[in-house]
Amino acid sequence: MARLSRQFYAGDTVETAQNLLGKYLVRRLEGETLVCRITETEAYIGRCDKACHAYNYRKTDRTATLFMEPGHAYVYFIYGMHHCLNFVTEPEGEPAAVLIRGLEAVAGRETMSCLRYGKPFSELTAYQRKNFLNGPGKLCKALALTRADDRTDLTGDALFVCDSLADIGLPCPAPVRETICSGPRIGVDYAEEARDFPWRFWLKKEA
DNA sequence: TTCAGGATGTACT
DNA sequence: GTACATCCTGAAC
Repeated sequence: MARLSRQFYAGDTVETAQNLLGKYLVRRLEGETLVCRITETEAYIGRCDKACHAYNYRKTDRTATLFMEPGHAYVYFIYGMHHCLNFVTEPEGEPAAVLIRGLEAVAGRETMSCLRYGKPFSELTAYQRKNFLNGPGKLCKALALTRADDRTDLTGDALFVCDSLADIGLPCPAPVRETICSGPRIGVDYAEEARDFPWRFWLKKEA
């Protein structure tokens, strides 16, 4: 199965956050394959970013994941009830990552709906369908990602990213014209000057 | 449609 | 004890 190599994650975090948009996240769960398109990301860089858990190279049991080789998953627990998925970037020893904030379901939608709401997609309200995977806590619930998945190697089989649906044997949809938008990150108002860094990126369909 | 408020547990001071 | 890279509900408009 073709997938993004460790090299893809090794470069600049802000560039990697943009490069991940439009790629496909693949999650293998008990024999089933869940596939989603990545639509929204944020960059976090410990070297210079007060919003990053590992700002100024602060290393604890939790943040040690960020210092690993690029191409690992950093999954942490927040607000007492949610998990967030990140991909570790930059060379080993540089704590940095891309947070995955938004996805579109491509395959396995029914399973994701049951994981998130405990019922099939057809029984969801319009509001629930519209807000299915548009937040970091939501997509972790739908993909059954928890701290047990922290440090997962993205070059393995359980969780990885690929360029094209053809890489995993699925038909490719017709291309859609989209542009990359950027703006300040969400929920980092405490981070002083770093709160205004335009390190949030998302895809917007052209009219 | 937007908005305020509460739920909840872990990491770190 | 405090803060937190969030989400849901219910009420007002």
